[in-house]
Amino acid sequence: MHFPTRPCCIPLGVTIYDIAERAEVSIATVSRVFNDHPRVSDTTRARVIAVAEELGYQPHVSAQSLARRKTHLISAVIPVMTNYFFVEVLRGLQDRLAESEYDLLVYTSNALEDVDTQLERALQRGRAAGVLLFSMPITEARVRRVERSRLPIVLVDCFHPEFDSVSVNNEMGGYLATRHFIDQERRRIGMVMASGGEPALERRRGYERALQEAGLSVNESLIKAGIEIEEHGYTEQAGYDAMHSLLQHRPQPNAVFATSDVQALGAMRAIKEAGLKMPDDVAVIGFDDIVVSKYVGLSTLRQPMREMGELAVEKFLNRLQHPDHPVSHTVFSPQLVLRATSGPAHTPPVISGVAEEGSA
Amino acid sequence: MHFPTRPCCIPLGVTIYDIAERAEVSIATVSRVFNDHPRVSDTTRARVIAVAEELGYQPHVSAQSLARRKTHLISAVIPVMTNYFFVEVLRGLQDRLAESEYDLLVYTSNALEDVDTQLERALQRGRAAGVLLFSMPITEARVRRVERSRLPIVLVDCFHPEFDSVSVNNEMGGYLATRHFIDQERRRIGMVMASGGEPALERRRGYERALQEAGLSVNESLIKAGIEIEEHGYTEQAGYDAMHSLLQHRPQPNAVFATSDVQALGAMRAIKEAGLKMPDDVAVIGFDDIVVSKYVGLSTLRQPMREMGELAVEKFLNRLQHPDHPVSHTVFSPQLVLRATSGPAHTPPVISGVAEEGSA
DNA sequence: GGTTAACGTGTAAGCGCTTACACTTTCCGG
DNA sequence: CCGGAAAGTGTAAGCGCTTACACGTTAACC
Repeated sequence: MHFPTRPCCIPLGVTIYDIAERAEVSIATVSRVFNDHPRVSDTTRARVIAVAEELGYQPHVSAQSLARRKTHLISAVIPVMTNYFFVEVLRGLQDRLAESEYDLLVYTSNALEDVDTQLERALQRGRAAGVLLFSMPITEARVRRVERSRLPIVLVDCFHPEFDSVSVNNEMGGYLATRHFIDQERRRIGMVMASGGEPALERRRGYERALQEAGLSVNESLIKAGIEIEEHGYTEQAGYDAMHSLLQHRPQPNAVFATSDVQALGAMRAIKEAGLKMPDDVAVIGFDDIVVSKYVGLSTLRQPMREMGELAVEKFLNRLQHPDHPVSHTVFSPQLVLRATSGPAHTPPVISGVAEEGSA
Repeated sequence: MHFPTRPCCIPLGVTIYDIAERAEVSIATVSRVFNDHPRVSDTTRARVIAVAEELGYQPHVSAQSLARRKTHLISAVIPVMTNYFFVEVLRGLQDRLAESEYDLLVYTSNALEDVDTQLERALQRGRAAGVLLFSMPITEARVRRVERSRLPIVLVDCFHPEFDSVSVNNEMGGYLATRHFIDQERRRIGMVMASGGEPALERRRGYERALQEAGLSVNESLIKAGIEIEEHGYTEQAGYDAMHSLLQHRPQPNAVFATSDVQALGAMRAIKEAGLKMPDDVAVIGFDDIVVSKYVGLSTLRQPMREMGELAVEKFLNRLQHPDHPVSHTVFSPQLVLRATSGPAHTPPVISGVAEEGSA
């Protein structure tokens, strides 16, 4: 038999050539052993494995990717990881991913305009086996870009008919929040809007539906967005600004639904500064159920973030298996979590009023 | 001239062969164009680029990795991404990474025992150009494993003399917190400890140094760790448990330093439940400055998380350039942030006492 | 005992790219 | 007008792995 000679010069890592030589077999056989190919005799297999262990062999993933024409990477494109939302979803992703053979590439951008740059990187040819897109307006340009890559795509917290998606029923969230206010006999219900994005608009539609259903008219001047544009208005400051201007309105609103908890936090600050009491003077409900919310007693709509992450991976893996299955959309229902800011029936915040007691 | 023939069968993506053919040059020339090789005539270069654009060519990253013997990936191994800490550091990483050509692979584990599994994946041969290890005890076994990979390593929030690292001065944090209590004339200072990990021990050493410096004795029964072991004791419940048992002590402590904000939050819950007032009856200082802390008025030690992330990448890139430079350790000083829970001199919490006012 | 089939293994041609080396032109200075 | 350097390009040998195909061997059957 002719022994394979290692082609390279510097042995930067053990290769199948090294193993082949030591085990006195061909590289094909070594490869077969590691690919669980059935046609390898038990003795050979054992010998190869022993040598591999001895030499501390590890397959070279790039070479494998190239030869097999597939990678074991999956990219997640996340615009503005401000939100606790993403961390939770990420945990869900990892939980499911850990069981699979896929590793996670994370592409975050702090400014919205970088999203497409990151998307571009995520879609590099030969890089990932699929892409998860988070909370991102799916423009036509992006659809085209993504389709050109021919990779499986899963949308999380956003929607497009052509792609698998998992999201939350935003309209329902807006409806539930507003409906709750109405049930409390509140009639002057305002809204702190984000400045952009489909989810915010959907939440607003739910808000409007609840009003109309109750025979209340939608008052445009009770719907305010902060000026902050950088992060689509999902910031504490934007919430503060919006609430501040909302409080100028007469008659003053006695309830306000914010498109996110972060904004709601800002709104709460504005309300406090105005010397008003929550929830008596004005009740607040946010969206997301970030960690802070529990501690400050903010009522909100909780999204099953972790589950969303797991399901996203699940859908991706399914898509790999069945490229031709019809596209599926899963919509989770948000859950209304009532705490201190939303009126009489509430659960007390875990930690409350430190300052009042402390500095009193 | 002999035209290169495309070796493959199904053209799943445009390759340099396609471009070479259309532009009537060899694949070597095409490659040179994309590698900014100087010895290509301007006309040829222009023609190749035009064709590439027309065909929508994108280099295949796996093939590049293999041929160049280097990847543009860097892994981050993060045990238990509970903490807001990681999110912030991650943003720092991304900020710096975005300017570089490196992409980020994230390996998280929810349970501590999975860390080594994740480490193993992060170190796969040919996968990443380097690894960032977060808040992880650097055992001898890990050192060996990591050295075997011959990859540049940067430690974040942990330490080992042999590797570049960026961390925070934990001892100093413990000292500053305790010293602050002492300056307030508090004498019965307890500590809510995490159940494991070097950082926690360092923070404790600072606590002890401050006590000794003030002529106070270290009382073991004033140092308590919750029983929770799963996440090294960095949980709200562990903090609650520890504080609960601390409050049984007589004389009752009138100040407590917690090894993390999450634990401090639990401690605050225990204090409230015991009907005690903060900071009058008992003052609290945590560690980390997570987002919640600002909102509940928790005094704490802030770590410059974002900066740590950026610096970690910086060190990694430097190490790539200069593999033989001496190892460098950067230790940031934590900053004492005084809020409501730590006594008279405090900044009021942003939002306070919703429940007290609302449900009163 | 001869024909098949199954089995075990090796050879070699890829995957898509980089790059050392060689070759041909062109351009100078002497 | 010639020799040599510089410029521009092509050829081919990798990177480390997979896998189709081919080639013995041995087992199995009538």
